[in-house]
Amino acid sequence: MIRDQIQQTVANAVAAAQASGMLPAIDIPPVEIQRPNQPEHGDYSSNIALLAASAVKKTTGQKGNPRQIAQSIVDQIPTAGTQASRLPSDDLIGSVELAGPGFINIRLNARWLQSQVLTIIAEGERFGTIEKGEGRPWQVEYVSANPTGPLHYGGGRNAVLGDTLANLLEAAGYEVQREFYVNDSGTQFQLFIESLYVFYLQIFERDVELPQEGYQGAYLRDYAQLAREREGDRLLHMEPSAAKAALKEIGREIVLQDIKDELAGLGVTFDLWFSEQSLYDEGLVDQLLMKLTHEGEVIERDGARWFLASKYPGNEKDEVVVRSNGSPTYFASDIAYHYDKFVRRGFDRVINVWSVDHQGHIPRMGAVMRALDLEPERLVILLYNLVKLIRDGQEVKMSKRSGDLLTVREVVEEVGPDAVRFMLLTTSPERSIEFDLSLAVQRKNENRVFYVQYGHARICSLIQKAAKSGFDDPEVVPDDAAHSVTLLTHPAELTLIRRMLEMEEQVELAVERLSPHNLTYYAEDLTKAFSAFYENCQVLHSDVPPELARARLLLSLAARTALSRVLQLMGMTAPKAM
RNA sequence: GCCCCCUUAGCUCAGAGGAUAGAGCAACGGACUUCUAAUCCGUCGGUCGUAGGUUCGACUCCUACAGGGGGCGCCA
Repeated sequence: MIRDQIQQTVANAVAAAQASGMLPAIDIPPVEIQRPNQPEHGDYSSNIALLAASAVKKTTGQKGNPRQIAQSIVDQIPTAGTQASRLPSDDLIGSVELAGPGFINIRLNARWLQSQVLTIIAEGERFGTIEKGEGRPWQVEYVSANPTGPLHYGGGRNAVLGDTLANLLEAAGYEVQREFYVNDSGTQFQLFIESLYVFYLQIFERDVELPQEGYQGAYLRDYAQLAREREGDRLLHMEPSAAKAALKEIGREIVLQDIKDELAGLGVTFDLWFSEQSLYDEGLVDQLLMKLTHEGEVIERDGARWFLASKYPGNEKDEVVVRSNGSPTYFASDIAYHYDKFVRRGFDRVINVWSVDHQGHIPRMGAVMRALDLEPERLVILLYNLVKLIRDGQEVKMSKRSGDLLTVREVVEEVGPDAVRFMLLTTSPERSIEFDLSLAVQRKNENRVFYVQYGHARICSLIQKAAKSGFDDPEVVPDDAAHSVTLLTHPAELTLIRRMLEMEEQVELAVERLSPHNLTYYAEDLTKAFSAFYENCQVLHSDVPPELARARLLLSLAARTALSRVLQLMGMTAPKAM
């Protein structure tokens, strides 16, 4: 990564300054490289001289002069042209200057920037990927909504966050597995099956009552119909317990298919739908409870079995794993589930995407990790806040159509998948979202995703037009391209290249902070840089010399790559025309 | 009561120890016989909830308080 190279160069310069005696040979904090806010301050900057001055004061008692220190470091940084043996485009750093109280400002070499246009084109689909993960296996578990019906719109945020994060992790070089944990054992699922059974019987005009707290959404009628289409009246003639057992399989398939379709509408897919029930079926839950009992982590008290979470930091209470009536809690299977993830499947790290109402569960899972002898840092929780949908100034929770909770599907149908993804992604996860539906539908174009997509469509159109106006196939990079790109000297051209080259840093940032929303702002900035180029630098115009036009077409190709990649990372389409 | 998160422009939000706090929308003014105006340029707009503290330097870290949201079950 560019920033890493610069960091290394500055660090070397610090060492060289110390070796030459210009800088006292004391411990100096590690060099950090920032992106200055003001363009006048260069492409990158370092505050190392300010930090070094403090260090000097601390160790020697003498006040260090930050500007003097900065100068001694600046003197040791090689810039383009200092080494005669190299090509003008070889050197990353164009110039270095000392500024303000002691900042070291670094500007990239224009010749090098120009050469990067061809690098970006060559990288294509790989552009923006970094080596950070080194192929380590990471898992992202997200959505994992109860399989009892269509997804509530709030689940959309979970889906979008998890999916985008998984995309980013892949770009960062991790081997990513996307997983949906299916809670197909336990009370809620059981209630769902009982309810489905009732709706099924009602098709045959049997008069049966819904169980208490049973599900009664209109969708259950559809599910029951589907069950009937598949099974006919077979279940009608079975003992209720046998019928329900059969429905467990059938109902599971029906509801999961529904959820799958709904998520596919948002562009979200999973590698694995992991069954909670399977943990019981193969005896893993029992096995682990035994193991933990043996190790003194689980004890019996008041007729129930408890996990002694309070032994571990952050936990005040113990947790029931098996109720006094003998039935296990979800927490029991959660222990087994995470054991399976880390110990059996060997994920280096697991990221669970949870809504804030699960925050109380975080310390408990930390305790589980410790009890299982696993480093707690390997389980990371991405906690996100709730989504509030507003229509005409009022909060909407229910669907007008069905009377049920408003679903992801309905919101996607109303607003469109890309716009929904964008609006669920732009806000940082820990903040709640207030989203005005009426506004979104009324003024659809105000959604910034269309701005980015429009930029992409414009490039495609430009490239297509170039082919028709006598340029050789614009998709093919000509032999003399390396020379062509040196004609890209307009500030808008160089700014666009700079912006594109930020992509890797953006990927790293979003991964390190678990902040996929950063990407949406980068996408806008990138598009803005392209627009400025598009406005200021004509390509297919009689005034523009063919050689320059060719160079600008190359830049456009690179910009198309960058924009399409960023849209792809966000899980949105990159339209060729709008 | 205890714990966690949020509070930045009229609105919706970025910014996470650096230099003069940014964007979109809204409002106002300008640019279309276009390489796609779903665009671009400009103007207006801020004691970064309040009060202290740490630091050469704080929207950013610490403490207290206020307002908003969430969590504290043999629920999931």
